[in-house]
Amino acid sequence: MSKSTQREDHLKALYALGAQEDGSMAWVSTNSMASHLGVKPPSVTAMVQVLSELGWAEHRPYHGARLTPAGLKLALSLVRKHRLWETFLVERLGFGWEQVHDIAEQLEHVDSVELVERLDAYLGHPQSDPHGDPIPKSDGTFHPEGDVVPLAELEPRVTCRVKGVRDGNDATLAAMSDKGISLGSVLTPHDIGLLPAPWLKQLLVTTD
Amino acid sequence: MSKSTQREDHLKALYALGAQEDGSMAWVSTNSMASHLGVKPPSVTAMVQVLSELGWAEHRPYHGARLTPAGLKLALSLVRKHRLWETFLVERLGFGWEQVHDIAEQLEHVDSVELVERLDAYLGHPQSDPHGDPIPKSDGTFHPEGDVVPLAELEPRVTCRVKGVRDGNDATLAAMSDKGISLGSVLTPHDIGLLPAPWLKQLLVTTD
DNA sequence: TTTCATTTTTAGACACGACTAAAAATCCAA
DNA sequence: TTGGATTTTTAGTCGTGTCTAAAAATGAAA
Repeated sequence: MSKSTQREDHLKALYALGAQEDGSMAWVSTNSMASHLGVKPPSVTAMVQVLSELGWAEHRPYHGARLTPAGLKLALSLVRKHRLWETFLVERLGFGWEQVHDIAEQLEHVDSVELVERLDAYLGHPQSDPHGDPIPKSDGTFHPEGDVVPLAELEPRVTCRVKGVRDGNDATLAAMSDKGISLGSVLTPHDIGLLPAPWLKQLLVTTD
Repeated sequence: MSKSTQREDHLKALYALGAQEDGSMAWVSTNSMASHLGVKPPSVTAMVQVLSELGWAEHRPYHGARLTPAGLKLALSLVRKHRLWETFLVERLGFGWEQVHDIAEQLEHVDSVELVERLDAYLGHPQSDPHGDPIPKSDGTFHPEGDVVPLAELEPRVTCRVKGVRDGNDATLAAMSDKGISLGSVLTPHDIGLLPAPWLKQLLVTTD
């Protein structure tokens, strides 16, 4: 039950490094967790053993650690809180997206279910955060993927996220990459105005 | 520099128990701090010695502790954060005033000067929190006292508006809430006649 | 299969902040 | 002024979470 900040940070690392496309959890090495968290490997071993005793992770010595379903649920609630706070900081307080991570890192450890639910409602139940990452619902599931459409078909002045490129040759892809556009990139209305016209038909985006 | 939650809590206790009407700080006993914070006296002694080494408090053994000017400045910034967050929780997220203390207690430890300043601006630079307590400005001074007065000091037979509650415990706040009294409630002379006598001193009101 | 580099865990120590029990200082009443 | 009750501090321990150094397990190459 008790969820000190460090325990929570290790849960989040386990999620960040082990989450698979299909929603399952992969084994995560002690070393990768240590470098992700900025601590030494023995510290990770110790903490993973604690999480294991709490039933939030399984630990196979010398092989790695993996979230249990219970641990996954906790990790997702942390991700939810983090992304809701980031959304608040950007949309309501006017922070730039690059500024908000560290602050959200602190806010996400505030413990109040009602606070999270009220914040979610206050923000209009957003489906993704300012980086374009999806916000888990309170039950731990994600909103269904939105429709993927060519950028050209979007209403004007909305923010979207790149899901793919149609008919892209190497040169085009390199040029896009050069402008910082890649899979998952978030495009603001301002960004979109700066794009070469042909790309509008090629870039496949979603607004969720 | 490093300001762990516990150090911050002891600073706040030193302020809460030692602040004088004229803005100076009184000596605070180890025992009163301990009961205020819910820890044992030896823990307070140890922490006060740390604060003393950091230059935030002075400690006269067997006599008590007192905030230094530097410690007072830190304590006021904590009070500022606490009251701004309480205002946010009530005015924006729709919490009841009796619900917000514990959450604000956590939020006040988030460390970001820019966050506080943006929150202050977002809330319209409020001068007092939902309990009617004044919010220190970022330089540690207070807004000049407005026309908010205890209900008991009002001339008879006027209508007024509730601005806050002084010294309200959870039970009192809940009871008020139960009678339909909340921030912004308008009280007519008829309403006032029906109130329990102790509330007259607690309810902070304005007539404009 | 054996050896050696790499990864991970164990062992032991330390900082922080809480606690209990005991000693020291203070205060008040006789 | 002195003695006892009260308050406060010191001494010593414990839990959490970090670290370094050393031991153990793994895995890949000879």
